[in-house]
Amino acid sequence: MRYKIMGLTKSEIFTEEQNQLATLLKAIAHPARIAILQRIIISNTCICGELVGELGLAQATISQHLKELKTAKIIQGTIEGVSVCYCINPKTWKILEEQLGGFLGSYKGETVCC
Amino acid sequence: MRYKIMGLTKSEIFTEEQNQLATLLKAIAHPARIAILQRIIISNTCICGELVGELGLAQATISQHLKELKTAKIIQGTIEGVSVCYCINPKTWKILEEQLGGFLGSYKGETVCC
DNA sequence: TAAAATAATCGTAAAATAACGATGAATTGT
DNA sequence: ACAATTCATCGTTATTTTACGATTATTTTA
Repeated sequence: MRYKIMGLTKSEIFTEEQNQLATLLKAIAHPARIAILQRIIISNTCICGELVGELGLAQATISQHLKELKTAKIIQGTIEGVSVCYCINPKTWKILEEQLGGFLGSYKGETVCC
Repeated sequence: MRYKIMGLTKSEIFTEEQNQLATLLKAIAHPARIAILQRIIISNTCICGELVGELGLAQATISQHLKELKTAKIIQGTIEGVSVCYCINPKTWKILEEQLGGFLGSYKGETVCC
């Protein structure tokens, strides 16, 4: 029996830029991941264990959030002995700033209708 | 029998700003909704039916995306006869620009680690 | 008043997301 | 070598998201 494709984003009908921006935003669009990124930016270094103490989430959950940010290339990490150091991926951050800046800036607030 | 709360974002452990920004980003973080917003910005007016022809999605799907954008107060709409006119909500757009600008701008790209 | 047009809503299905306990792998210290 | 530490991964569960057909509500137009 053939099934319909439901619950699946039809990314093939959108532009590369639309898909890329959506993917990046999706990766950031969670309070825990925003908190994690803020923490990384402030300390300019970050160990998973510290976050477990600071945020009120289980270690497995935080590790999962970090993985998502890493998959989206928003952060990058290297192993430092027994712990792992994560930091912002400058390239992706720049792409995000540019893409988002262009998108948000395209609205000039003329408010002709409504 | 008592169930554990799973698959539910624990928004109570985050700040108001973190939750607000996450909610706004989530509403935008879909290629269809990005496309819809771009279309609204360009024409500075927008009728659902036109989008149905332009994007390759069903009318019900687009109506649902529009509803999400409206719920997040990113767009606002008024009934114009038989069709509906949606446009950007300037206030929310401004909040988004400010919050996001502050967030993205807080990273200066020093890259000490990794 | 009836037909057409248009968008919202309902119901449903499939997939993704968020969370956590348990377990596993790797490294450091003893 | 063995224990402790630390993070990743697995398995599971509940909820949310994405999509669409069908139906409904409303408003024009004929």
